[in-house]
Amino acid sequence: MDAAPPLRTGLSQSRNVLKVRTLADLARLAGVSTGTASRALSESPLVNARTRERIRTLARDHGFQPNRIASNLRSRRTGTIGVVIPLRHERRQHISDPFFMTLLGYLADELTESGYNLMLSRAVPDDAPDWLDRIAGSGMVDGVIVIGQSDQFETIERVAKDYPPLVVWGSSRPGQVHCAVGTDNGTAGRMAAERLLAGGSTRLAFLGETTGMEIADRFAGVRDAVEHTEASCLHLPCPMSLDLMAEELETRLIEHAGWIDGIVAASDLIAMSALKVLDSLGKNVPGDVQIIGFDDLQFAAQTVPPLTTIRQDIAGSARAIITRLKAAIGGNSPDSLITNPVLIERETTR
Amino acid sequence: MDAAPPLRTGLSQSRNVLKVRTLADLARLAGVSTGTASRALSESPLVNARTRERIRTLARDHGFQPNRIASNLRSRRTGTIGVVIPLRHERRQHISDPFFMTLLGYLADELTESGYNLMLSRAVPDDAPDWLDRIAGSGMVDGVIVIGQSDQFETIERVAKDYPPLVVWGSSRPGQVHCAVGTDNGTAGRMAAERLLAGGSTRLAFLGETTGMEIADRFAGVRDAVEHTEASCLHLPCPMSLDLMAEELETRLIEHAGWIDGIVAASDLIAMSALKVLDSLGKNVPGDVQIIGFDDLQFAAQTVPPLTTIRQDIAGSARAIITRLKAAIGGNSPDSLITNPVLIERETTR
DNA sequence: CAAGCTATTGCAAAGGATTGTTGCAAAGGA
DNA sequence: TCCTTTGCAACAATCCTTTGCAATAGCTTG
Repeated sequence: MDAAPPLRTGLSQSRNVLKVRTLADLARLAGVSTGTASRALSESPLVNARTRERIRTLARDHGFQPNRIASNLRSRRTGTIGVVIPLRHERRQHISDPFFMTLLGYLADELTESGYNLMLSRAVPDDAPDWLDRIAGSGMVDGVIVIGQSDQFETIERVAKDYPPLVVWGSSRPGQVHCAVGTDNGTAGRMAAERLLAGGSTRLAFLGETTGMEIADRFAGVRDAVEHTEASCLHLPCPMSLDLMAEELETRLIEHAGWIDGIVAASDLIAMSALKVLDSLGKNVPGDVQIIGFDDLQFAAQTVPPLTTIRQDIAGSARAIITRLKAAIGGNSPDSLITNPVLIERETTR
Repeated sequence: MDAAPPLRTGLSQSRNVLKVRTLADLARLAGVSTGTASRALSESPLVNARTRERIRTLARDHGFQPNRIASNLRSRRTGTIGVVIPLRHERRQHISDPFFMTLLGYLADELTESGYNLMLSRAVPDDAPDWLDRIAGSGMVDGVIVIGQSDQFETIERVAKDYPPLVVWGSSRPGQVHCAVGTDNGTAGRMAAERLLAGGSTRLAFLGETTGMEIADRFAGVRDAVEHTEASCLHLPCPMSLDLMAEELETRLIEHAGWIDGIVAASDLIAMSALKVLDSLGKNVPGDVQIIGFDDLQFAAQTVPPLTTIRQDIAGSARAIITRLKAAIGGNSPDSLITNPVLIERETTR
């Protein structure tokens, strides 16, 4: 009689620890239904505390985790936020820009704290005009953050019209549909220029490419400040990405170095490069030329001499973005935010 | 008889463009089954070319995209790679370290080109010992990349044992299970120290925290090089993250500045800060003190003076990581890769 | 003209979890 | 004692695609 154990037992107990792959396995093991197991794992008060603990212990012991994909499908929530950086193709840019990376870091921190995952996408709008639709409509994310409008304002507006959970790092235009968080770049540019003028510079140069809205606004601010003075301002376009920037900047700067006595750089990185070129030309900073950078990234305080710059509150902006995104996911329509830039005085101005 | 059209027609055509949300909607519209619609959208040769085009046009016109979550569930592939950065809690570190960010940028580029999404996670092992199990076992990713072993070698080994699609940026130990791609940090440290010795320095300092394996290896290399010479080497621990590093570094460096005549920094960022502190102390670089950095990040060429540093081939490593990960996903067991560091001579050595 | 192919398409079963509804007991109240 | 609450679980219906297999139709060939 005890020679042959029942077949079922033989199978299911053939290994002491049999692999628990699905909720159904776990439920069977615990002698409950999958529904109960599911609720137990999600701390639902609908299941008895003792049952719940028993199931959770079982899950832990077997290293079971419910399949998140199936969970996402059923609950129609993914707990994931998409972060997209639109890049320009012709420049073969990649996403290593330190400002973006810093912002991304803070976003990742904030999202993690809120229990969200972060799906990073690098979009090249020139190659795929539907770059944003693709990520918004995929069902893979609960919301989308776009870092930098670049020249994609129209696309973003179009998508935002019927995809609410979308927040953008960048400029706001009156009447725009999408929610944006960004610095008042016009004012920022003006502040920088005015500081240079105050320090006695009259022959300014703006270093940076004005294709994206943000930088264009900064440049406009600079022109504004110079407008009714006897000073003048030169525009030296140069890419944001360091590997391309370095030599282009060097060439252009050397060409105009005799004339320039004040520089507004579109980013701290550009300012840092300018600092180095001027040093190699034997120019004294801030004696011969003043420089103001942009962003106040961490390394701005570590250059020689330490960089005067216009600070954007990156950490605060990241928080603001997440707050707004959560509101939007919750069905609200958050307002855009325009933060005030702050001039950080260090030693490249006099 | 023709007075009342069939109810069905009345409903389904009540709006000319009715929203196509699911494959079933699309199929109904096209008059085919969902299976066929699915195959049409995925370019299956099993469906007639004309039918396929008709369905695809319909999908395009209605802005339809198949739900990726459902697709993932059914096909058991997500097309997503998880990238995890283990952080140390006590330091309240965040992921803005420029080396990580640069590597992340390249990984994002490579993954995008391969049609993968990138899910970024910031893990704090001190808070959650199952940080890696959680992401590997969630079913949300087809593979995992860990950036930096930190002090989590054991955990990584444990998970790698039954989760093959895992590649790590970091050191390799003989006999380890997991596939790692990284620089030969020992040799790198030795190279740096030898260069300083060759330049006439004898009182070296190593700047950086040696908690993580990678940095510890570099330091070991430095000690190695110094071992049989009359030179000696001091260890000044300082955090990697710039906001914490700056003042700690300043304090320690000022304290020992009289003695030190050569510095190996654990990162370019540390080297840059050291450069600034030494400048403020009136020390000449490389005259009084030589400095060698680590990584050769882009900004290393833009410091004043430009930084001599040990290059790690970040772009190449990113490619190597992805290649290996794809191999692992394909069922192979890729070998680890140890790349050779290269000394980049600039102007902080003599 | 029947039989056999081939090219398409439809059918229906996964894939694994969530959740509204229903059912059953035990407990409490009249 | 009977009826109403409560508390706990089970049931079964989704969520939306993918995909193996069956079925059909149209052609070719003997």
